[in-house]
Amino acid sequence: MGTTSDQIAHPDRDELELGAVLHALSDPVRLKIVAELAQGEMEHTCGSFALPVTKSTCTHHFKVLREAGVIKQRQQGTTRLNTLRRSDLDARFPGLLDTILHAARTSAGGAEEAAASLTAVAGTMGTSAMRAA
Amino acid sequence: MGTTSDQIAHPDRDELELGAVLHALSDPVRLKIVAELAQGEMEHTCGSFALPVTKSTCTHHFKVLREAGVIKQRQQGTTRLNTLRRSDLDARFPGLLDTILHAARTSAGGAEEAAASLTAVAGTMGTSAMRAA
DNA sequence: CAGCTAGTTTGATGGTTGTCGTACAAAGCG
DNA sequence: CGCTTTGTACGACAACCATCAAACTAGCTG
Repeated sequence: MGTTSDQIAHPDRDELELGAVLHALSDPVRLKIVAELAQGEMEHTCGSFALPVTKSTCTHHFKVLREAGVIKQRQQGTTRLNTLRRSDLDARFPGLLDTILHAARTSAGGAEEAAASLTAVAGTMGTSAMRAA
Repeated sequence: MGTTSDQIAHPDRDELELGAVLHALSDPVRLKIVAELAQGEMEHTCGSFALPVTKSTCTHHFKVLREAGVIKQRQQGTTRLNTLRRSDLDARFPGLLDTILHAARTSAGGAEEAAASLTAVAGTMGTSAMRAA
């Protein structure tokens, strides 16, 4: 492992698999990560997410997302900066990310959100207004 | 159990969970089932699919799809008729099914389908966009 | 340098999943 | 009535997965 040029392994755009992406997004923790990553184009560190899991689990989830091609990870110092691979995803699976993100936004949380879901569907588009303060 | 009045259990429309749907669709066998089910609105028997698994596995996959709310199963004689719950899915997760189906169509099979993918993308877009009206 | 911070690696664990084979049940056909 | 067809139920099993704790690495900082 002496190679200092150790770039973290990311799948190529043509290598993206639908099954892997769907599986990556089927976990609530990972879906939350992606949802948070989707609002704003900036880079997020792993620690900037309020996830209900330990660091090791966090590492695992980010790895799954990265290997599925959903996110890109870039090392900077001790921190790892994560970005959504939106353009690659959109190029390969047009509309998939937005649709899932939208569905997650309108149906996340519990099961009694029917009313809120409806309003959200009708009113919210693209820009995220929900931010836990 | 043996109760003959056993209506097969299906989740209600408001009960559909995004994670469960994504997970159900993340398996290649199940994705193929759904894709085959999606072309034409008719009912398919379980045996009408050319699946590379045994009957028991088939039963399992159909059960997963049913419990995720993706398909509806109706008993008729010894056969079980399966239909896609397209309206329920569309109502709860607008565009999700079409987008995934489209992505599956353009990237399924092998890995060398770039040309077919391009044509399909150019031609069939439009249904998966968000509906504002 | 010592300590802190951010995150990985390893190993373990309990749960889930996809797969199968065999046994079973019900409907229909000879 | 028996046999075939269509599919389920029941274990069983290997693989995988999400999770954690503990040990570790590598930058940054006082």
